[in-house]
Amino acid sequence: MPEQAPESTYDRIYAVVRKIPRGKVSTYGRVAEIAGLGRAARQVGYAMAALPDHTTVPWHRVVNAQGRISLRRGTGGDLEQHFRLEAEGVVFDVSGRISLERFGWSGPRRKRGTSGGD
DNA sequence: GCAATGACGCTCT
DNA sequence: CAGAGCGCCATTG
Repeated sequence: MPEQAPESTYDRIYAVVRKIPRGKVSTYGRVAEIAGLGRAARQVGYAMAALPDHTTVPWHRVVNAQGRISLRRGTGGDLEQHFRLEAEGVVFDVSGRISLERFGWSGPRRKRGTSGGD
């Protein structure tokens, strides 16, 4: 299944987010790095905010480097993300944080390959 | 083309 | 481990 060539930076970010395996989460900075943006972690979040409600992109698998949801309150999006992640098997800390050591996805790692990983 | 904004990251305290 | 400050880069007006 040939992946559609990203026309803009946003599409590039979405492409990376779609690569995140279910039950795992990634950070904005990591996604930005994989997308080729480097340290433009802000643009990743900006792109997420531009996502429509009917999007197929698993934006809820993207959290900040602290393993916490950065969504602003009032939108209810943070609650939605939290609920979705738990449905995928992700466990939250008592402080509402995720153990990136266990659920953190570092992207296409060359190590341990061949088994397909996901 | 310039100025302002933003679902962030890293470092120091 | 938690909080505050500075830096980062792409999109929008």
